[in-house]
Amino acid sequence: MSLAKMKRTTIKDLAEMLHISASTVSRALKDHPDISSSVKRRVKEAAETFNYVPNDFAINFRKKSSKVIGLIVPAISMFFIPSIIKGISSVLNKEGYHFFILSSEDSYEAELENIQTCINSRVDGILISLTKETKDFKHFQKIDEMEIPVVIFDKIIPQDIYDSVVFDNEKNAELSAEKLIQQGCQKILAIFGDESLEITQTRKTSFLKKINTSPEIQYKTIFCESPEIVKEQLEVILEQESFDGFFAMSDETLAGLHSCLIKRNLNNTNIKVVAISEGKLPKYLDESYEYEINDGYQMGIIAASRLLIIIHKNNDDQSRSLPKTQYI
Amino acid sequence: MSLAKMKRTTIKDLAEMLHISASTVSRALKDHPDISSSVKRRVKEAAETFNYVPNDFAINFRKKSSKVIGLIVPAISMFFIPSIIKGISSVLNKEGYHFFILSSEDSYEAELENIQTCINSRVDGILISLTKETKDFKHFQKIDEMEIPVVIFDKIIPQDIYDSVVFDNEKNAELSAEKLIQQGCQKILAIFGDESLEITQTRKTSFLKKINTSPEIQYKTIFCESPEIVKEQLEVILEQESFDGFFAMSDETLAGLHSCLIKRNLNNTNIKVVAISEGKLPKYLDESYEYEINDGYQMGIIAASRLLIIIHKNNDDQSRSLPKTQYI
DNA sequence: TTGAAAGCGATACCAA
DNA sequence: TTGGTATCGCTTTCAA
Repeated sequence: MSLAKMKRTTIKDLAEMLHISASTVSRALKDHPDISSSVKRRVKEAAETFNYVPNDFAINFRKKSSKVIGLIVPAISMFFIPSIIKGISSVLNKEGYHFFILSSEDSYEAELENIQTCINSRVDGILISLTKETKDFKHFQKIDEMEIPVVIFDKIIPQDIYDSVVFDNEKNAELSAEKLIQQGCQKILAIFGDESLEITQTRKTSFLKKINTSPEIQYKTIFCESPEIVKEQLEVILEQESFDGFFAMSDETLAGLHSCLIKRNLNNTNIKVVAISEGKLPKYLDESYEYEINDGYQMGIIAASRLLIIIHKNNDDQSRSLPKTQYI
Repeated sequence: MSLAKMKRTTIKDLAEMLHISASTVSRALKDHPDISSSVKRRVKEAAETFNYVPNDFAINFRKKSSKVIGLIVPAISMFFIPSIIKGISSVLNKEGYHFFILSSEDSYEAELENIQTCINSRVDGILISLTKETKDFKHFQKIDEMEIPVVIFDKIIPQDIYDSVVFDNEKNAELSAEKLIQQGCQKILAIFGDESLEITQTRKTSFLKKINTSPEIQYKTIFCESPEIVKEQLEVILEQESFDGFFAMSDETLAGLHSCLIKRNLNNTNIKVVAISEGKLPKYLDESYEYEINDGYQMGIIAASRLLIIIHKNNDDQSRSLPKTQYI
């Protein structure tokens, strides 16, 4: 028997010791108005003395609620994820919820498994950001059948069945383009993330639309799945061409861009770097970089709050007021 | 009633439908050798058809084990934490364990609360990295009383009661110093983290001991709790003095140092930067930075594995082979 | 090879 | 104001 399984004081133990019933102990412990104050006092003393700790398992089991949320992310990276975790924590912990983190390692298969894991663990809800391989919601079938509340955030595929929270990618990409234009950049390199992601396409479309309003500006676009690939590609490109403006659609692409600029000693020249960022990284890389903020902490807060609303909402509810897809 | 609480198929349901007993269903489901293959087939078919999902809660409740680990960290940052999480995940998920993350927000009070939360949640074990405020183990009393397996990692205070996993800070600091000496640096600025942390003191002592073997080298040391404070302090210092070598004891301090060097256009000069790092960040900042690796992923793996060993070990075990404090 | 029954810890209903 | 009892879903003896 493992150490953790050692016997702990239970309500029944307390009841026997005090020669009263378990029901009375249970009620005394939670200050039920029916119970006399003298009994309450005795019970609480005993609980204290014998290190009574309520067994959340038994409680949740009885109440058929786990107070646990499953957080499924496409990958665990230093970009974005820590902020998301902080945001989600701040909401859930306050409400007595916990959450598991499951990483899909950029694989649809793993995402499916993670969903199954959540179901097996009887989570009360799921917060999920989709992998780049995820193109449909077939694997959400089980979630539907089990009627598990779910909120999709950040990496989504457009639909209006599930509640979603996303950044206003169009706006941020447009504002970024605007900044480069205002700076008078003539030749821009725009670096995007994985081409198969919805957020990439949205940012690309919006960015280019804005750039194209200034026909005199030349630009080039590349798609890179990681900072390392950004570096690889830039090594080649910057050998042949030069640019006076750079756009990075994320912290990841910005990281790759930065190390490349450093290597070629291009920082502190008159080039302009604009990015969409979670907010922390640019300050560490180079304070002269400008960026539009995609606040991961905020998104965590909003996604988690929204999930809790769904969880606590009755079936016969007063129709939802929020749009299925929420932009922040 | 929340959606998540909808009725799910249970073993009893299956038993009634098939006109057999619950025990038989339970055994059939887990391929118990006693059960005839025909019954197994029928049971499994029915389980499939009616979307039977074993209730992990009931199972854990019965077995008195939660299969949940509590991970308590001093703070959730983009440095180190993501790697730790990945390492821990890779070990625990494989073994059917989950974990929740609790952040102590650099506060002893919060750390105490987090420990209590773990106890209430009946975790099977605790992985903890201590806050800078933590100077003793008074708040571990409950852990002791409940006999909950615990492994302390990275941020520790020296003791030999609890199992601990730490980096070989002495070695890494010494190697870093060696690198700067070998490069012929004459004037070094050494940047350390929070002065009250054991890892800071160990790294400082070891670094300086090595540096002092070359009496001709001048050096200055500073202590900074965050990248932002590094930047603040460096702004002042670099205004008055210049250095040809820098040591950063962590990714956090390195981040602050880097942005300062960039701002003052000191990169790509003949200064030398050496750090102790989790391994990812220096590549994004500046590939010319050298570093000793403190591999967070590896530490996560080792700490989690060690915890599982404790959890599964019998009370009457064959005395431990590992030292209480393990260096990696 | 299968079934009946007890029990994990807490709660809530019904009686008293 | 208190006690007795059934119950949540599953596992595990003990019997048959």
